[in-house]
Amino acid sequence: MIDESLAHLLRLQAEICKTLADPKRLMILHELREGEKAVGQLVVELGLPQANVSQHLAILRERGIVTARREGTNVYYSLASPKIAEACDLVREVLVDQLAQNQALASSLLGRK
Amino acid sequence: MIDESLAHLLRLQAEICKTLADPKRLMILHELREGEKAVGQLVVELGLPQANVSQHLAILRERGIVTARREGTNVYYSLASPKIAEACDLVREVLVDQLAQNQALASSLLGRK
DNA sequence: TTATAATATTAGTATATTAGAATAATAAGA
DNA sequence: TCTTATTATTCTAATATACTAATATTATAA
Repeated sequence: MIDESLAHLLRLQAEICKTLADPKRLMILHELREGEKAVGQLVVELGLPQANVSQHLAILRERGIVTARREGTNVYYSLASPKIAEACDLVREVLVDQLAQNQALASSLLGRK
Repeated sequence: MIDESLAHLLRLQAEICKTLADPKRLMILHELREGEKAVGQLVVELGLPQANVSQHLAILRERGIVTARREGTNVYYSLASPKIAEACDLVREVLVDQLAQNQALASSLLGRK
């Protein structure tokens, strides 16, 4: 049984997951793990159109995943919380485990040890 | 800079996040933390149409988030890995932190201590 | 002010995701 | 085999998302 308050929490939780559910946003977060970066820097490093990077940053900002700081004409973005990175790491672990299992399965089907 | 192999990993990682990015699927995972459950059990506990529960289970299954075991006419689902639950917990922590911050902000704007 | 650099937003289009209804498939029992 | 219980799949309509191109905003400098 799931009461309304838990359901509400799960809806918000889904929002956060949705925000993390895009390869380009994950790339941005990956870059920001090295420290705060300006939009232009991200544009160069990711090789994406500026408008597109700004759009994704806006989504990350609205959901509170990153924070923005203006300095002159530059806007520097950084991770709002180290837990974001940790969560990404854990999802990555799940992924790596899956890949390892698939690998093992493939090997056994091919008769390798 | 992000090379192609990292980009590939991030695409897969986004897939997993996408799978976790739906309130109903999170409800299902929440229920499965108590142990394996049959589809009909989930249908009753979540109060959702059976077809819809099956659809979401199919998505979770395809992405390797849950595993299925048939016993007679029943199919029992369970979490594929405990790390899934951990990842959900961490995302939930991020959420709770955000809510706490908003709360603090609101209080300070209202002049409370 | 005008010009320039950096970033953000909007509009339009294409694609993807979700839910509901109907139906199919699978397994067990009469 | 026919029926019933349980679960899965397909199709469709509604909604949401992401991308590109164009334009707007913000801040600095000439």
